[in-house]
Amino acid sequence: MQIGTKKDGTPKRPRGRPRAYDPETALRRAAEAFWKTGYAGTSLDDITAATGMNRPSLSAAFGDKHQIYVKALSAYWEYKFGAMRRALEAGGTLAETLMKVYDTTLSIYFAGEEQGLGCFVVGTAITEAPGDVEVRNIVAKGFEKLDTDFEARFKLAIAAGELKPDADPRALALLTTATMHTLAVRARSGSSQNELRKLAQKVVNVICG
Amino acid sequence: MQIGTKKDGTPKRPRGRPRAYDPETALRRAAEAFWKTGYAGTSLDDITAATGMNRPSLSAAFGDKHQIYVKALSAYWEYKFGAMRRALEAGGTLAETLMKVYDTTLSIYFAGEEQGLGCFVVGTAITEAPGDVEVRNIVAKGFEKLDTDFEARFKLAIAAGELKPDADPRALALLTTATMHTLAVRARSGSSQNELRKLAQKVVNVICG
DNA sequence: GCATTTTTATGCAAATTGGTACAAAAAAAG
DNA sequence: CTTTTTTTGTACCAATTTGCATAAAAATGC
Repeated sequence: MQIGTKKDGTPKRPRGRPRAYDPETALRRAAEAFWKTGYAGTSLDDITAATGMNRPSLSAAFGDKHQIYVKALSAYWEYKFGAMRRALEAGGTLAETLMKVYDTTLSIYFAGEEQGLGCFVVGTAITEAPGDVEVRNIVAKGFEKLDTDFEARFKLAIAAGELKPDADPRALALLTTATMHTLAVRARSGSSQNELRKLAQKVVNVICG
Repeated sequence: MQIGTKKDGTPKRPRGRPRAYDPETALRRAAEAFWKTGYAGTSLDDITAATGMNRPSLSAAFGDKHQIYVKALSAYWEYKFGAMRRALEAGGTLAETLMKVYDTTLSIYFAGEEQGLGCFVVGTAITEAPGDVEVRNIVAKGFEKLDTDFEARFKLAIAAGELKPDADPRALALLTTATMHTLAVRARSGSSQNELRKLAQKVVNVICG
């Protein structure tokens, strides 16, 4: 049931002054700010500018800076997981599926901009991870999930005869995430989306070739 | 000729008060501080604490915060390039050489510590890259060099019959740097050195298998 | 011993940062 | 219309940050 509606569907406003912002949009804008300049490099002033919210509203909605960041990080993972799941479930040969995975990834890492920002996790959370247990655990859990999901796809490929029976699905999954990591890192250091798509194609050729 | 010595080798002090620090050591300590907490997350106070130098000495020796960072970044690349060159020139089969490359890499990414800090570039420069042209260019140049050096080794392997003649040396080089990137990212997010060594071994098996 | 040169050490000033207090505003409830 | 509830907006505070000014310290040259 949607929040803000009665059982009969009548929209029901809560009691006080209505919010001037949409929480989801605001969190996305905050994430974009972090994405550009990292956790430590983004001030609350930057976030108020990005979201249009003032400081106390931000605090009431998402907590302090660290909590805002953790929420943005978690939301990014969910978004990324969803995109990867759709790419993996779209069907097609192994090579087609892998390219779908990488194209989807690149569309996130570039997001229409000329200067890509890469992966939110690799570009911002990795820097904080050693000194921030919470962030580190969220990051590690996410990598594990991606590894496992890719491994499952490679196992399917082996069962379907798309790969040799003695292929190591875990090894190929780790190579797939490794490629995503290099795409993330290279996008942020100035490589073009086109160049990185060719890189991904080369990797797919090695894995499926 | 070494600075601070006369032609005849007699150590000759310059005129004023002698330095209380060794520039190389100080820069290494500053780099270690950045390595832990990133560029934006490291204050000049942190750096004075890490180096034992006071603010004006730091400024006189290396310039402002950004210049200190760029010097640390460049020094890291030189160090890394040297380590990779030695690993590549140590001889042995392709598989042995690749494992030497990864073991050398991991010894840098962990540096004796339990919690690895990964690669200085991936862990700190990547966050700054989109908003810092100078850093971005240094990072990109370094990646290019590593790609090229690995590619040369794979070409040798093909010529020596260690790989099939139709293998794509560029693709394998990109996979090798991709693996280094994933090692860097995973080290920083809590994976153990042992776990990552196994990952590297799996990659070597795929590449050489 | 004394002047000169270079580095060190203390301290400070302007700006930034993260977080919060408080009153005004905007809505529903009675 | 008044009360109650919730959010907004302004302002502020304490702490931190960066960079620099100035004087003391430590060496050499004469």
